[in-house]
Amino acid sequence: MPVTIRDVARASGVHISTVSRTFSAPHLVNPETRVRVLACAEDLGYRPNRAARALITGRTHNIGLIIADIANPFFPPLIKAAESQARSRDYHVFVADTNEDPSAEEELVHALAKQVDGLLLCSPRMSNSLIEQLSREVPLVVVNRQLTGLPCVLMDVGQGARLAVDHLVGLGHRQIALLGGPRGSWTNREIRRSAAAAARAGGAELTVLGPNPPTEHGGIAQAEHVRRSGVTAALAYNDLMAIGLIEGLDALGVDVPRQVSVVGVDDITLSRLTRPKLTTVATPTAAAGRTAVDMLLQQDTDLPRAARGSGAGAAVGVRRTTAQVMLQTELVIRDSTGPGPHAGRGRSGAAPAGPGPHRRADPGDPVTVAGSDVAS
Amino acid sequence: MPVTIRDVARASGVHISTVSRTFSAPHLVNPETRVRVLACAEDLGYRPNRAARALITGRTHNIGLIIADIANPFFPPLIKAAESQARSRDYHVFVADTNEDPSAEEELVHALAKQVDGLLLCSPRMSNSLIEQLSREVPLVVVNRQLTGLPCVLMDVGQGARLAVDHLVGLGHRQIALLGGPRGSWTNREIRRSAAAAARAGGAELTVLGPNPPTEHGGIAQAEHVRRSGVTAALAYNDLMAIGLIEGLDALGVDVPRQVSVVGVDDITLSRLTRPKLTTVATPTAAAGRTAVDMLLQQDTDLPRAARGSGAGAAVGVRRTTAQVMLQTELVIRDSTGPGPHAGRGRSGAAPAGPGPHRRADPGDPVTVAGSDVAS
DNA sequence: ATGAAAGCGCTAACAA
DNA sequence: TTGTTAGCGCTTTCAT
Repeated sequence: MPVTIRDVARASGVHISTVSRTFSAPHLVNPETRVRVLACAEDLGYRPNRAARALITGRTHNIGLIIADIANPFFPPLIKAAESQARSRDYHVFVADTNEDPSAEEELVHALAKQVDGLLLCSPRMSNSLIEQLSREVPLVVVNRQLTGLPCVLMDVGQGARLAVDHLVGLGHRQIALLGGPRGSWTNREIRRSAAAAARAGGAELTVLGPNPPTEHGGIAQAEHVRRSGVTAALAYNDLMAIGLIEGLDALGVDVPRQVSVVGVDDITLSRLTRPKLTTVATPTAAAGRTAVDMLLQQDTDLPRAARGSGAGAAVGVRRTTAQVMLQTELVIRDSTGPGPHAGRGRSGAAPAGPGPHRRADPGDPVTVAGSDVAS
Repeated sequence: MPVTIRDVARASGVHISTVSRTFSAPHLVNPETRVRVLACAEDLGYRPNRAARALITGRTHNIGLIIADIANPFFPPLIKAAESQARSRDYHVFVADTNEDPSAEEELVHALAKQVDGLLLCSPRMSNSLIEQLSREVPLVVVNRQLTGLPCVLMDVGQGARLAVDHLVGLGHRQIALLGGPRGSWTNREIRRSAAAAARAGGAELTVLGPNPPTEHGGIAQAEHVRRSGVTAALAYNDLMAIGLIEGLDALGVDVPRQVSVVGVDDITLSRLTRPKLTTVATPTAAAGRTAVDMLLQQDTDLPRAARGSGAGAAVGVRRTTAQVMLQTELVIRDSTGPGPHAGRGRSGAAPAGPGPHRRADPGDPVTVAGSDVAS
């Protein structure tokens, strides 16, 4: 039988409430009593039952991570960081994989809601309105999506796309393709907008191809189009797609970077290992995981004790944290980009090969941003 | 305020126990009452509080996954499969990352023990005796480690290593290196034993290099040794190491597979994407995750209701499931292996290039094995 | 500083 | 078939 608070009380000759206090409010108990109780607890191997505790405090000390696809290499570092951060604050984390399915996502959120103090929605696929509705049931932090009035952790892929396009223009490319990601992705929209602006500013033409599935196959499938379109460079929605594109071009006999330069987004581990090594926009996924957990727990701490049980946020007059954090990205220049037809002219934006002087943005240096709405 | 069983009772004009029964023993309640209760529950958005339920039933309907390193690409497919399988049985899963640290592992197991009905230990790093002790506190299933009397899910990497060595011998290699994995890894020991036997049988000499960290760097670091040792082929503990080795050899001007053939183990997604594509022993990680969850929940179901609370297994006379499941592996031949100096002689064990007739072992076809002890 | 008592939301005998 | 009652392990007033 598992040892309960009562066993400890009996062993140390005090009332169970004293034992309880020893753990949840140590300063309220006589130091001598405390050590005695602690000793007995240690002895018996007592661990408070969190379910029982949750029942009365309304705090489970659990959080939930809703992930679009664990097998997508973008997510594991985020999960790892989030889990580690949560644990350091004595929280445990449920991980749930939605398989990129919006309705599975909704179901999961509901199933978990009662068991957690808050949820991290990572690259959610459901509609904004559903998310807003959910946020009334359970504290939420959204990663990679911007919603008015909700705490979000965003990666500045817009900035990244700008750096990427500048890099390509500097190398002498004037015809650039953009391989778009999934419809309705906030990240995708940001990339497109910034890439377009940067291309315009640099006197280059941007051809948007897509939307595409955010996978290797999405990239392979576009290789033929890329070749025919006559572009000399391409920016892909993510690394997986970029790697697929390189593969596809290779199969068509098109050399990367000699004939076409390719840039990805994410800097997944994989990107250092392919041949050629991928030039890419590094997104601070670990920092995002940590930050998101911090924001969630902050929210949790802020809530008045009265508003207990899940769905606490619904209580009248409760101040919500709605900070939106924008994490910086950086361009990592490797071997998949090279000189284009207009090389040597204009200002030398072309970085030298190798791990050149790429923009170094400290991932631990978030920029808080006033939240403004963006549809979907 | 969250809606409780009492709200539903009030709304449908029955006692709370009837509502309770409607959910946990529907057959005991009048169909008409049932639909009414269900309707009210639906209306109010009622969801049973699992913590409260757990408190009395002793079943949390949660399981825990203890993972050595989520960022290691070997694990995500396993996690994904396990989570999906668990959910289909209405279980939620805690994921905890130990960072390959045995003591973190122990701490985590204890922290989680009270909150789960069972734990999956994936490639555990702690000692056998500790695991055995733990298994008395909480139902356990161990993946990638064999212990007497404990349910284990094993991948037959021994068979895989044999296939790999046979393949190399068939290609005409007679001097083969084995890049060992971490000390104390069951997988490592199996690979070494089988590879040695297969080499002996094939008239080849096997040189063991290591132990090495199971990472890309582990492989890079051995490149120089491999070159100097004069072998013409190498089998690595895992794909990451194999990829690192290829990288390292490349840096030394040694061509793979022309001068040295390389084989990995695991068949992580990455391995299809490197150049050259990696020949490797595919381990059925998803099947392992599914199977392990099944075994755990089976155990859970078997336990008599009397033995409630966690640590149920400790009750006297409780029959434990101790089946050990061995999952088949297969050799996937890609581009990192080619003819060796003795090619053309002997029987043509050399498979043709391409996705040839490699051994097809159905991952859904486990072989149950009588458990026999293996230290560490 | 400690004890007594109530009760979190739910299930499980037992009665009716 | 339904209601009554007790209580899972814990925290938290309220007394003392």
